[in-house]
Amino acid sequence: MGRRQDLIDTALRLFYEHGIHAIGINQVLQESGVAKQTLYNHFESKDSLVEAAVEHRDKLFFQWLESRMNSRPAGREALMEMFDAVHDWFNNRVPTLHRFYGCFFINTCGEYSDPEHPVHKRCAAHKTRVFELLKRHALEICTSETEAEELANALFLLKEGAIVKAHVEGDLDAALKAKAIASRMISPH
Amino acid sequence: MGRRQDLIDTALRLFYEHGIHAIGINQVLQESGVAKQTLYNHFESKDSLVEAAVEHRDKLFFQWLESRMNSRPAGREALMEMFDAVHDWFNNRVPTLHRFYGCFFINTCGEYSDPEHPVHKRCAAHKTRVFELLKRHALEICTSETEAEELANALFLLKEGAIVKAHVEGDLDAALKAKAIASRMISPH
DNA sequence: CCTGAAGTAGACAAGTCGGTCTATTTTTAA
DNA sequence: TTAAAAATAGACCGACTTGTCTACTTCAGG
Repeated sequence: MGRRQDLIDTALRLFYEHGIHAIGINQVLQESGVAKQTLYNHFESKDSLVEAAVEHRDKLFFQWLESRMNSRPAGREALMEMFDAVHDWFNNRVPTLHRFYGCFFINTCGEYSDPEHPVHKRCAAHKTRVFELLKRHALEICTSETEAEELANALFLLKEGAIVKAHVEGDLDAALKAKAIASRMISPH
Repeated sequence: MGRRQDLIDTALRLFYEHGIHAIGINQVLQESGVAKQTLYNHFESKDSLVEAAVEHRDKLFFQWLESRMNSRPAGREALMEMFDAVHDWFNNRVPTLHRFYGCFFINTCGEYSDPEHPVHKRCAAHKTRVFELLKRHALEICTSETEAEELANALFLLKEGAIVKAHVEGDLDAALKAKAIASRMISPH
């Protein structure tokens, strides 16, 4: 597996559960069983490890979501599948993503508020990537670019809102409620 | 004003901008010009100051939002006003709420993931309070309790989504886009 | 004027922070 | 087999963490 990846995995798990500033480098080392010097051979600072963890989470999450959506026909069905996917995530049925503690990127931006900070930028890039994924599927069922953009935006907001509601209020059905709203928006009766 | 409130104001400002675990008690003391012993006369620990800060932000934010919505006729117009209000917030036109760094309660739950932690609970209570405010207005324009609940929920998700998009991606028009979607949902054409 | 409460400055404690360094052992490849 | 590379344990650094303690000052009310 490699020590570098051990460090990233452990750091991500701890950062995600407790927040980044609450976790010290020594705790990452202890729980990963890696020596301190080894960490500083692979990363030049804690911040650099943080960046790697965010990048890893981006890959992890995006690939999971994309493959879930690709398991259904492009367009409406794939977009609906997104809500089922995050519903599984909220209810801890996706081991790859660890236990659900809200969105790691939202949480991280709460600790790195400066939009010019590299960590914040990576979080923003992740969200933009997910948005583009939605838009790609929205284009399948919309008659214009702007209409697809608007639909993707609506679904995106519903999804982000559901993540927040699930985490802050502990509403484990938030994704299903969001799906019901989205469903009405896509196929107007 | 009172030293206690000075401490809460300063702590809230710093916590909101940088996150709670990134701010030390000494920085709060220095920027508020209060002596350390005075802090520990009013609060038994940092955590207790954190709770007070969250509680203060709850009052500050809720009273502001409620008064903005009350400035318009109950029901549809008040609900639309909510989006204009948060739009002003995103664009730093509400000095009371400080510069916009996302939602303090969402950010704070990112640092206190345990739903049983008193700080997390207070954040959840805030969100629930806002939801009830929306529901009260939704009842004005809905024909049933469940319909109102669903409308309030949809508007709530859109609002939370907009907060996230505005903060993480720096989309300063997120509130207006959410409003447009909400508008279509309230008065179906 | 005096007393008591409230606030101040700052030393101090015990521990943690990110990070460097050394010395040793393990692993890998030629 | 041997030499280089990688990883190890752990001491060490200065700065910072929350929180306590002491001694001094400010201020308000009777």
